[in-house]
Amino acid sequence: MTILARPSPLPPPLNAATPVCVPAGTMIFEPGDPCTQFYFVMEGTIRVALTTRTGRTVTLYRFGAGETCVMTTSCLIGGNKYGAEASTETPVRALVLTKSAFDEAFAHSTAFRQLVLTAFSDRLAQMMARVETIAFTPLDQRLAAVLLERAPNNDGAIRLTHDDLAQELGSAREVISRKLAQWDHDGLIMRQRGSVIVIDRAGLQSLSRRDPAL
Amino acid sequence: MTILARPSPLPPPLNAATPVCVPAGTMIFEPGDPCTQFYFVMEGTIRVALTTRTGRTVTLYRFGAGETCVMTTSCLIGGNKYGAEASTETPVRALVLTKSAFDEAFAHSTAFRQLVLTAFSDRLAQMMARVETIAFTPLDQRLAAVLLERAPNNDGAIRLTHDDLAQELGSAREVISRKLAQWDHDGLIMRQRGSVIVIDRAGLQSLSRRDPAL
DNA sequence: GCATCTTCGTGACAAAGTCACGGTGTTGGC
DNA sequence: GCCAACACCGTGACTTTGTCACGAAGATGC
Repeated sequence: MTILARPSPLPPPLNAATPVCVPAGTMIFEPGDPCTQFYFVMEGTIRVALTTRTGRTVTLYRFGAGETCVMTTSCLIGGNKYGAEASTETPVRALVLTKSAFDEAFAHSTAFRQLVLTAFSDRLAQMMARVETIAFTPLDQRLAAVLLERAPNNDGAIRLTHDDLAQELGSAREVISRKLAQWDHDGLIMRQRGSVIVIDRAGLQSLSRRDPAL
Repeated sequence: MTILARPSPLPPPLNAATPVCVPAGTMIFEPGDPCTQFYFVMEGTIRVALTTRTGRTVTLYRFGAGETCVMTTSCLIGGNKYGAEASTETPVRALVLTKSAFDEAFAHSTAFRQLVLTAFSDRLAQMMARVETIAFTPLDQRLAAVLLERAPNNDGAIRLTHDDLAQELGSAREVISRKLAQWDHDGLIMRQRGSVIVIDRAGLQSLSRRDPAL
């Protein structure tokens, strides 16, 4: 999934926003944090995830260039605290608005409101789709889909540990390890310490698309 | 979960909305339907759910008196079609706004905007919580929670089939049947054709609350 | 009173998650 | 270079959950 900056001009309030740069792997917010700022990403990606007390984690969504964080929008509008955690996956360049600047812009700029609300709307739909996927889609398909999504077209190397993949899908490391071992044996992928190499793209695609009882 | 009508006065546009009454079990919208109306429920509850091609179903959320349907709001704002299905669980009395009346009200009434957006915000948070629950919470706990939620305090009778419960939780009928058989044997509940009777509320509560490895 | 439908029980199996343990590469002192 | 600490992965044994197939009982309508 490559996200490109939208070429459309930014609505007025964002032109006046302060640009910031954040290195990769930085925690942006955690559950319980108060919400004081609004972000508009220019470059890079941020991952929003949930973690249970038992330490299990699942990715809720990620957002990148030209996108905003709905969890932030939601908290700003509702006045509540963060209920998930977010961290940068790559170096991120973003525009930042204070809460008051956000309120001001949201109340008066139609373009800004449109920007924020469509993001809100899109993400809610995506969230519902995620519920369906997690509830009903077999792990093979979800794992195959993630591998394809993350694999660059050329050499197919993905720098993610089995644990990373498990956290992406809300599964367990052992389960991922076993699937990958099987796929390695079947010639679909190759395993290396800290990374997976996609060999048979078409094979994974047929796995990921397989409609459960069409 | 008893939902009471909020006593606060309705924002202007809703005073002018047309009231409608819908019998129980009516389909409100289905996936693919265009979104042409906005609902504000005065009485009764509506359930929004997802169904796969294989026929498995899971409840996304329900809304009742004083609430609005976020999926509708999302579609109205984003201009896309419905991605889930909704039907009345009880007779419903609601106020209806056309799309244009909604747009008009949303653009000009701060109170209406606030009403819609806080609902939006609340539901998004709830949706994320749902992802976590489905991904990580064991079925016993979720089932126990549903039984408690649905059981009136006095006689504890719940008029739901095992299949209904499975669809509520996104599980399978057989699984629910087995859990209930076990709990019946343990004296927590009693089974009857088409209904479940809660016997030991405290027992179910301790099941539903049990923190996985606190 | 009989066909039909809904609801539920059950056994056998597959998929996924849990727990416990050990093995092997990597890294950073010393 | 050597060793301890750590991250990453493999694996067996087990539990939970989902799937498939079938049949038995209650309900309903004619």
